[in-house]
Amino acid sequence: MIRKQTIITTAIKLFARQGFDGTTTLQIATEAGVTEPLIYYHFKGKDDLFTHILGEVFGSYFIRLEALEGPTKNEFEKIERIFALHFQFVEDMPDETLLIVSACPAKLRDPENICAQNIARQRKLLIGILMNSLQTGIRTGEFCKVPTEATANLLLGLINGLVRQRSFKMETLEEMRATAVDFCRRSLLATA
Amino acid sequence: MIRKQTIITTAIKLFARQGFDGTTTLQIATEAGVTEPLIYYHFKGKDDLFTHILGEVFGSYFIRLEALEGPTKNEFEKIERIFALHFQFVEDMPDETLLIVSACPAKLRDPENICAQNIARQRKLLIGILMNSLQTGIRTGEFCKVPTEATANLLLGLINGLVRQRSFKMETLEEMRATAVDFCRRSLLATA
Amino acid sequence: MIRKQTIITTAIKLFARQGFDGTTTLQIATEAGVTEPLIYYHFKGKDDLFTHILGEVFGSYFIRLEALEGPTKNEFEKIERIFALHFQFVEDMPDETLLIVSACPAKLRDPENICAQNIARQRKLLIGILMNSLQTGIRTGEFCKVPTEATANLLLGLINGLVRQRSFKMETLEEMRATAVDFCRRSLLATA
Amino acid sequence: MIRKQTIITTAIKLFARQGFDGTTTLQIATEAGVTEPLIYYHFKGKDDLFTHILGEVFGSYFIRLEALEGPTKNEFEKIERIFALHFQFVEDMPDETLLIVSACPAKLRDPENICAQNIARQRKLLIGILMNSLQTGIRTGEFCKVPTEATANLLLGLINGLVRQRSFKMETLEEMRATAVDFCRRSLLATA
DNA sequence: GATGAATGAGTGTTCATTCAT
DNA sequence: TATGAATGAACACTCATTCAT
Repeated sequence: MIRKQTIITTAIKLFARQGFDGTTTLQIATEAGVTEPLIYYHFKGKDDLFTHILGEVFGSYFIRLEALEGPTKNEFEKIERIFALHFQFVEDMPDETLLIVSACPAKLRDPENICAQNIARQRKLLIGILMNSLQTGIRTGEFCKVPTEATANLLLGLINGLVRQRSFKMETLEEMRATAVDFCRRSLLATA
Repeated sequence: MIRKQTIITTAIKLFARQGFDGTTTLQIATEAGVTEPLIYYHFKGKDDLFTHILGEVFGSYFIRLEALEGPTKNEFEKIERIFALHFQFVEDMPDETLLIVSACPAKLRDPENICAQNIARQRKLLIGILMNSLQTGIRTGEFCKVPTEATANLLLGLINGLVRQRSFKMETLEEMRATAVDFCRRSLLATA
Repeated sequence: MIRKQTIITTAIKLFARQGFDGTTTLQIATEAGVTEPLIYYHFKGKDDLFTHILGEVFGSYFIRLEALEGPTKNEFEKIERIFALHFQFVEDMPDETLLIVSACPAKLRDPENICAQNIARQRKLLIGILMNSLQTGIRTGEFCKVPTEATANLLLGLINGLVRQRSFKMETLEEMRATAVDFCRRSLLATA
Repeated sequence: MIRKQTIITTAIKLFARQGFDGTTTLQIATEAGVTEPLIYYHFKGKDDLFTHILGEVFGSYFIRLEALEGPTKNEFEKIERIFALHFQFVEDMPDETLLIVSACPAKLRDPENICAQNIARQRKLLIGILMNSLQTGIRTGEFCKVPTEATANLLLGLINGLVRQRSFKMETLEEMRATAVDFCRRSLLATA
């Protein structure tokens, strides 16, 4: 049972760095110190292994995302929290993050597939939270008047872009996070 | 000779949508309406085809980047131009863009390789321009005091994130561009 | 112990319908509601399971065959009894019958093997009985003059052919049996 | 192109002797003196190779069957011709015959499949011819009154049984054929 | 008796690539 | 230029079998 976890961990690392198609089951097995058939004992196949991993990763991601709810003293704090969450996620699990921000392999991209659904759900959830915050903030006068949908997309793009940079080579995360939050604050806040 | 171009065009589309490892030479040949050996007549192999494509794409990308130089009435206009350039690039060649913002296939990731070098060069160039602008702008009082390197990275991340969103599904580019530029303007400009 | 029998019964069904090579131990185990290693607890391996089954089936077959001996009012009745026996066998155990009339899997076809030996013994026994009957019948004037060996082979072929048809889809066995017996009677009997 | 035929010939031999599941593509390739991928260059896969072969074999079989039509001086001659045809087929192509009288591999047994369809067609055709002959013969008084359907099935079973025996080990075919025809003649003819 | 975990040896299949023409 | 035929190497996956428990 401990070896199943080793397979998963190894697969995450390899899928993240080489992509699904660039990773072979033999490579996963060898690097995990097991034999290939063991992968097939625990999973139906390479696709299933990938799907399982993406499910787990998105699972812990969504848990964090839901834990975000709760009262804040203003709307910007909500946005700040989303930044914090993603930077924390990259720091905690850099390889897993890459899987989340990467596209599914072509063969798993059909909308019926759970992988594609997870990715769609993530996007929808984030856009929902962001738009909600922006609308409320604009109404209360906390934010200056910005186009909500486009700005929500922009913030999402910014998060993805940063997270992606981060996954490749680890720099000083904290400075990056602070800079990004300040950047957005100056841009959004209506300084009377 | 026209068929060589067909091979290239087809390969760009497939590499962009399915990745390097997820695309087979047979698929490229079939979709291009030629036979596989013809690919090997025009290119040394699959790697060479990919390298050639990335070279071409980065070529036209760098041409645009160099065309950016020239006097501007202020520093923010330089930044604005960079946004415009990338949004235009996505619009003109959506598939090519994906190749630029995507990671190289694992096997071509070694720093000696021209693919990795192109990507590194792109990053260095953009960061260079951005940092230069930011420093000048801060010195002249056009921009408020921001950490230059982190902000340059942030802007690069934002551009990559947006461009990546754009490549997946085409929305109203113009609104997105305007929103992004305004967002950055508010954030950077020192409105005394 | 009851589970050993379940394994056997399931294996008979699957071997009969899919052949030895087309049946996996996992399939047998699953369909029998046990786990694979249990098969290996009760049998040395897949070959042994098959051999065991063929032994059992031929066992009960040979018992019936031996029970055939005994006085009859004429020679044709002996032949009639052989038909009856085989039709009864199909009716009682359709799957087992298929195993008997089918060829051994390639790997068990070597003449030293008990499977091949059983099949050879069956053939020899039946041919023996049939030739004996034919010779006696011809001598006594009950049968018309037919080449005994060829006719014995013919009758054996007929039986095998019918039994094989029967195993695939169950039709009205009784009519078939009667028709076959009448057919042979008309052909063999010397009607003065 | 000559090697494609070698593959086919080798595959026929091996499929006939070891069954579909008992034969590996590697074995076919090795025995045919080619490499495995060549099989996949000429055929979509193992299934396709088998299907192709069965199609070809049934093709030449059906051609002979259709060539059977034509005037005969009586109905029994028609039946005699069917016997002759099958004995000739075994003699000409013993391996191919085994494929025809054997059941499809389990995976190709679904009624939509062309293999299963060929086998069903063969059976239907033969039963059709035989029943037709029997009915006509009975009406004209050539044959004694036998149940037509059951007798047609019986004759089919006899043919299959003999052909099957023949494919395994070659004995004196001619004697067998003559014996079978005589056997049936005595049984069917109404000797007033 | 019974099983979960594990594997060596293969199985069908695909891939990038080559070569004679 | 272009291709039909061919292949070495690898790939995802399965199989019969084992072993510690």
